[in-house]
Amino acid sequence: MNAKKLQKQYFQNPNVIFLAKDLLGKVIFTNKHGEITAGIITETEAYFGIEDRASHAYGGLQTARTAAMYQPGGIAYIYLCYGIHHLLNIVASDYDDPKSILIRSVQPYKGISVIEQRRNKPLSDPSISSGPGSVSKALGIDLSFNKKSLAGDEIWIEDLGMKYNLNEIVSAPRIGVAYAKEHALLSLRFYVKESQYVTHPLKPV
DNA sequence: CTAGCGATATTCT
DNA sequence: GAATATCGCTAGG
Repeated sequence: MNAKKLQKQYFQNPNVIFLAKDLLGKVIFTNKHGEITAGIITETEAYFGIEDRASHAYGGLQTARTAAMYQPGGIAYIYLCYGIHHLLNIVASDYDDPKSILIRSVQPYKGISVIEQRRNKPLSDPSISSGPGSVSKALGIDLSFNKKSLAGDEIWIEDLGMKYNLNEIVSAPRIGVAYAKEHALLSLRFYVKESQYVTHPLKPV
């Protein structure tokens, strides 16, 4: 178990499907006001950019909100959803290629008591960090993390040597993107089969 | 267990 | 005005 922080080059891969799968088992750390919390990634979704009807950057749309996705990979894109929930995305690929990966669920790994306080739930309740809004709240992520480097000292990702076998990873359609028409059915969501920390378990495709 | 609904920023019509 | 990459609470079977 040789812990190492993932560097920019890792994220600048344009293959978001590979990244979405490879990120399962990696660990996200945050350091907020000196409180360090971390979670093992158990569920992700890939968003493949300007051709993806479900992406905020569909058609090359650029706004103040989506600007982060047009930066080179390796930074965080934090999006305020429904005006309430912060969603954590990992920007992939290169400059002007707005691909990203949404972190949907994690398994608490470090700073458990801090996470329990932030969520006001016991660790025994899997919903403590299942679902993109919950992940952000558990890890203390808010808009101040937007565009932050993922190789910095406020938010970063480590490879602790944990790896899931392909037969432990399930792919399924993305959630909450029915408006995306033909792209709504693509199996771009990936999660760990036996993990309790996933959003409403759907049937594998 | 499932269904309904409120909260509410950004973006588009 | 309407929709959205959601959550958590409430009511009911």
